[in-house]
Amino acid sequence: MKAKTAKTRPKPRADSIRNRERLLLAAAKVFSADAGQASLEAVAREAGVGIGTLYRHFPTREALFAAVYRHEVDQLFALAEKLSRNADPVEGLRKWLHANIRLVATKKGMVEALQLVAHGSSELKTYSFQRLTAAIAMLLDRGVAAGDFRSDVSAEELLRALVGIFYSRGGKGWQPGALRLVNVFVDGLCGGTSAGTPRRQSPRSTAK
Amino acid sequence: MKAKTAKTRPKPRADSIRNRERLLLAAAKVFSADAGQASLEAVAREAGVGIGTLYRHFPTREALFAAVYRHEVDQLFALAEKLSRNADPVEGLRKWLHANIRLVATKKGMVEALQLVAHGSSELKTYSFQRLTAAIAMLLDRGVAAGDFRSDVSAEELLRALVGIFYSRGGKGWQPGALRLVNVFVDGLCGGTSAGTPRRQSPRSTAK
DNA sequence: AACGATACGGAGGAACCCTCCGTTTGTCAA
DNA sequence: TTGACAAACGGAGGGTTCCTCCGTATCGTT
Repeated sequence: MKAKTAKTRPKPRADSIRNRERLLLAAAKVFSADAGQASLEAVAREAGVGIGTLYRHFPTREALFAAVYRHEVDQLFALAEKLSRNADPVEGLRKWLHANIRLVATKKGMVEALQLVAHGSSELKTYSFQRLTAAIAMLLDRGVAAGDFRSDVSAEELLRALVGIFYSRGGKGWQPGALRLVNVFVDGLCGGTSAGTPRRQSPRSTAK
Repeated sequence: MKAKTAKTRPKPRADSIRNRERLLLAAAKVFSADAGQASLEAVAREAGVGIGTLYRHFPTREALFAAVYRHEVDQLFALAEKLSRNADPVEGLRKWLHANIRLVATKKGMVEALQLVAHGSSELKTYSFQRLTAAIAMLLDRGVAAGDFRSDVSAEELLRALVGIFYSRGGKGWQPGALRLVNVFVDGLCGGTSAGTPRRQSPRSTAK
């Protein structure tokens, strides 16, 4: 079926839809070049529409971001859904985290999408956060139920950690490092206590 | 002794020094109110100097940030130094990480300082990154040498994870969550393998 | 006191933000 | 088809911030 923006609203006009899509395309392009700081007038120019048109469709900068990046978030959610059916809990979580890193490494917009989870205000933030939290919970809860994971780390917290891990994706070698960090984290989830209070260090057993 | 900006340069003039300090004071104040986004003209106004004076002392926004936040970074470094002498490796690292969280929670500017580690360009980034990496290495290496920590996680990587953990410090309950995340991470460092390749999950022993 | 050297201040051009409103265009009923 | 109106368009324009440039004021020295 065709892409439709029509909700229950009176009526969407044809040129309106066309321009909206042009704007989204242009925004994706301009943002990926100069992430997040690009001028909205540049987006309008790129799209070949007036600045007024841009503001009518997306009243705030945030709104434009939201429209551009919502799709990426949904993609991650879908992956979690799939993994939660197939892989075993520990490997499922690990794979999803790894996939995140790979996506960030290749897809331009993904980083912005995830950073907005933390900084974007209101709408997109809420949406992404809930969506991704749900995705992680899907993977996490099974493991907790099965006794594979400690139970005192929430999906929200894990999400924060993840965002952080590639928050500062540096040059060349960031990817292996990020993968390793995720592994460390998953190990921590598996090996730790399940009590709420910080405990003293107990002698490790799986150490080399 | 008095604060001195004089290096090997020809001669620093008295009013120059005075204005520089006024600017730093004003910047700290204005930035803590509206972190990082505040207008530089507001800073100049607050300091009671012309905008030209601000730009002469700090040619770029970055330069001003650097001057304001360098101090915070040094503070963290000093703490690591102290902890690396007193506490045992595992607890030393844990304490430093916890201290970070506490500082971020109370001191306004600390978050900006740490975020700049990831995003600030060139000068401050390099300085902070090296400084904090060194701080962590101080705490980490002892533990690795003693066999307390796995050896395949570098100080740089740990720093990234840390920055990430309170990158998105949310409302009310972020602090307990952050502390828990750090604990999970430290547990991962203790319990994990020391080989480079991701291994299959081994049966945990300290689990509840 | 006088005189360079140095630093100061702020005017000004450019970029951007966002609003407002006159003009154009799509849609639908006749 | 045609006419008419709501909806959407475009961009001028007022306000803000950025950063540069240069005439003026101040410092420090002789």
